[in-house]
Amino acid sequence: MGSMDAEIGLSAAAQLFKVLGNESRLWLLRLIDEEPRTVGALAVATDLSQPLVSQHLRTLRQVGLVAASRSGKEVTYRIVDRHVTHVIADALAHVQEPALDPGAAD
Amino acid sequence: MGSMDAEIGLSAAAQLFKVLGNESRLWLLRLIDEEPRTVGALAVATDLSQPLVSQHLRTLRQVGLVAASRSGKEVTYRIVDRHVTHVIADALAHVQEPALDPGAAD
DNA sequence: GTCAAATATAAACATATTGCAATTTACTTA
DNA sequence: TAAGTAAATTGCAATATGTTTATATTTGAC
Repeated sequence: MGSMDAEIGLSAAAQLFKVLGNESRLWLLRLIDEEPRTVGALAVATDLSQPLVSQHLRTLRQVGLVAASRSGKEVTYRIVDRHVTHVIADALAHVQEPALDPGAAD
Repeated sequence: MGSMDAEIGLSAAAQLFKVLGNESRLWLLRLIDEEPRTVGALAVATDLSQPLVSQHLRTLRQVGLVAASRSGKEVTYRIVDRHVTHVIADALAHVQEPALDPGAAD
């Protein structure tokens, strides 16, 4: 016990998880994590509409997961915080574990 | 890069994050993480209604985060996977970092 | 200045999630 | 068996979220 004993921050953590709780946004994060990409490139890679990609990127920006830099007409997004990338990798590792029998008593 | 390069599992990870993206559920998880607790105890501790606690616990069960054991009339919940507790602790650490300037262009 | 390209925003709509109230199920005891 | 307690389920209204469509902004080229 004691590995998640923060009194405050639950609300902020929930907000972060809410942002991460969307497959499209995770996909975008993964692509940006591979290398910084433009909005257009992300729309092509994910086959999502440009406005939808923009919306998701704004959401990701608002919680400080990515940051944008403009170069001419294009805006390139990059990962701000490697820490969160680690959180996601951790979660991916979790969901890929073999399922344990649910509800089993010890 | 490459710290979150799973092709599959994005959907499952998103589902996990969606479940974690709720303050009440995080609260319940934290309490259960301290020690296994009954539904009633959780309802009292969180001041959430019994049905609401039951609902959230079901959600947490469905993604394999907690497991239930019945002892007579009471049902006690416990954490199944310490790994996820670590994910949450990681996220809490993240949101408690000082905020960096968001979306700043170069 | 006009035009085209890249991105952002806004409005509208459909769907999902949340929380509450009422009911039901599961279990124990008398 | 009936009564009492703990937990789970169901139905419903309110809210939040995801997606599309249309429009606006920004920038570079002319």
